[in-house]
Amino acid sequence: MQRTSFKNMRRSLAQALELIGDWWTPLILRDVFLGLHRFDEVVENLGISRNLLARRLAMLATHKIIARKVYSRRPVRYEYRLTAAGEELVPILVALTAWGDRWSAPPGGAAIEFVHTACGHRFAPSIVCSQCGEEIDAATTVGAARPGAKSGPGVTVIARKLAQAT
Amino acid sequence: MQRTSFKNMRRSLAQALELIGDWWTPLILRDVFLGLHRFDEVVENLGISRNLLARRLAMLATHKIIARKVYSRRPVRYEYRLTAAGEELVPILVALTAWGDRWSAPPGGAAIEFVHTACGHRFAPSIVCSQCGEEIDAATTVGAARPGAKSGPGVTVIARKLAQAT
DNA sequence: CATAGTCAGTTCAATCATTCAACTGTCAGG
DNA sequence: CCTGACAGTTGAATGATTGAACTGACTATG
Repeated sequence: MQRTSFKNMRRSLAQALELIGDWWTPLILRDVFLGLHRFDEVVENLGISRNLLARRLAMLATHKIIARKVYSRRPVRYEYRLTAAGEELVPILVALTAWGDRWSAPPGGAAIEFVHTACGHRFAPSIVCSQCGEEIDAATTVGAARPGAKSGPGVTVIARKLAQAT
Repeated sequence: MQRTSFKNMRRSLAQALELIGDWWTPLILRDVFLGLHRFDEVVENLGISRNLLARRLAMLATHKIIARKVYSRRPVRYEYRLTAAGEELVPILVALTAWGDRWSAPPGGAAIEFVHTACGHRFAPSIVCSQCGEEIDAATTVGAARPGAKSGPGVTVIARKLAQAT
């Protein structure tokens, strides 16, 4: 990767995007979550080229977002499952899917619905504040530079902006 | 774009990823949300190349995720703001940021925190079921092919899988 | 035993996207 | 007149992605 590395920028969004910030990775994770655990199943379902899938799976495995397990010796065959980190990504993918539905639904609507088995209902995901439980949105949310954070290349511009606003 | 088009696959996640499924777009949206409304501010903050930013902004504008507004004639100058669709993406970006923090926090922790001004607290985003209000996770969530949906190229494999499970 | 098929990849050429740096054009202020 | 801000555009070099063919270890069928 020749892309600008964000390793020293101490920005969590960029960190997340280094792992799942491309076209295929979220789709792969969704497929694994939905029950497609084998290489060829994912290839067939997504139409991704095999070399790219191999690379993505290797990358996701080294970052422990998915786990690679032997399900057969003779011949050696692997299957893929979500780890804890991968599973915590699922609600986000669900939310993204809902957003895609809402703002660019294809004719006929979504192909997949999500069911919350805990309560038995089909549901829409909503993202709430852990403190008060209310939905968060752009109007009631403010980003702020963390007090302790050293200002890297990127933090400066935002910090300056926020200083002006004060 | 020579990428496999998902236009006919009636999948909402793929739809969403066509719009924000790349490296820079989420970062651009975050910057616009955080108060960086001008071209050069974003360039400086992200280190993105100018031609790419121009293309991304044009694309986001045509899909009405951001709006391009004239803030000065003579010379003509534009600024960028989130539309309703863009603002509904913000909670998802916040959730992604939190995930990045949790699973691959850079040394020193996050550079940015989010504050919910409605209740005044710093918060962690949590994604809950719209029906019962409980947090959703991979264990209690099931994806299902929508009854009415025509099976496109991709739906088949998952549908087959789910049929086996029944 | 031979043949076909499954599975999880690897290899490679062609094509596409991204980076980096330099450039354009309009205007304001000194 | 000169400098600088601003919002881009242009183009060569580099990198990533696609698509198709191939490998290698096995299993199931006739």
